[in-house]
Amino acid sequence: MPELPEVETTRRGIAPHLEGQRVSRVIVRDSRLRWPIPEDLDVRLSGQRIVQVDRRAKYLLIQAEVGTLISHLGMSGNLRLVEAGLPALKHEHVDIELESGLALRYTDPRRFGAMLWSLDPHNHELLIRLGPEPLTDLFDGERLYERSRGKSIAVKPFVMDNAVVVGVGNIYATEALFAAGIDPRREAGSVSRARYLKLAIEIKRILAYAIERGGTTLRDFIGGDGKPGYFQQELFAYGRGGQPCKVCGTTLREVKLGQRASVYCPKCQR
DNA sequence: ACTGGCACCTGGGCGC
DNA sequence: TGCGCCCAGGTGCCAG
Repeated sequence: MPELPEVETTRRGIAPHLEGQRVSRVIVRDSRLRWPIPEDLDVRLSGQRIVQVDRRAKYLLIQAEVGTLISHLGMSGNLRLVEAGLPALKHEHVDIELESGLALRYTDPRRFGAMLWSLDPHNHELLIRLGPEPLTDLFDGERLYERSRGKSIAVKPFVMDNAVVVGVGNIYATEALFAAGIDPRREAGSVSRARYLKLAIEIKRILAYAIERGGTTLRDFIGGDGKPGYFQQELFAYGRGGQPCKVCGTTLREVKLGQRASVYCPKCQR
């Protein structure tokens, strides 16, 4: 479930339970994620106080006094707080036990996620080349316009490129392009400045809304799951191929772009 | 430098 | 009920 709003919702949910807490031990039941979890993670982290929980793109940065745990939820990952010692089910790969008696539990059936250790996370090779955060002033339509000139790639995979802007996954790219009235198949280099200004505004609006929704559905992160920022009935295009457009009634079409399903309205999006 | 395609892995849903 | 197939919210890496 993790697109950027879900990762940010996770961050907000777990941070109050982690910040200021000391780690008592780390239990790794299965280290086979996208990259192996470092064997010495327990040694590195145990005994340290957690200073802060940050996010960069879809990476969660759990900063200790010395060093930072970099975690990515992949396609199926989840972080939540449980009572320390709670028996682990299948796919519950890691527990980070705290002196409070709670444990941060990492679950990931597909194991596309990551849990890495770094002394300098922002210069880590996975983070160093990332584009700007979508909800900051470093990202705007002007950037999309400039970065797209001369590009033949379709506009949808273009806005999903982490070097252009981070945090725009398949759901939110689909929805933002619908809201901006841009055909996702259009060449990135052929989209006008004015339309990119609109697209950037819609990306910001939709991501901010989804985070807000995540925040409102989030009561307590203990024992629960991360709630999606979006509800099915709020989606205009994503997952609605073959169904009528909510704006004009035209049947929505589905194509593959960059190996990912892309739904659009042939009348509303040009 | 770009672009498209593949890979990683498990589970759920569908048609037969 | 079982089996095979296709699909899935991400993203690093490869070849052309």
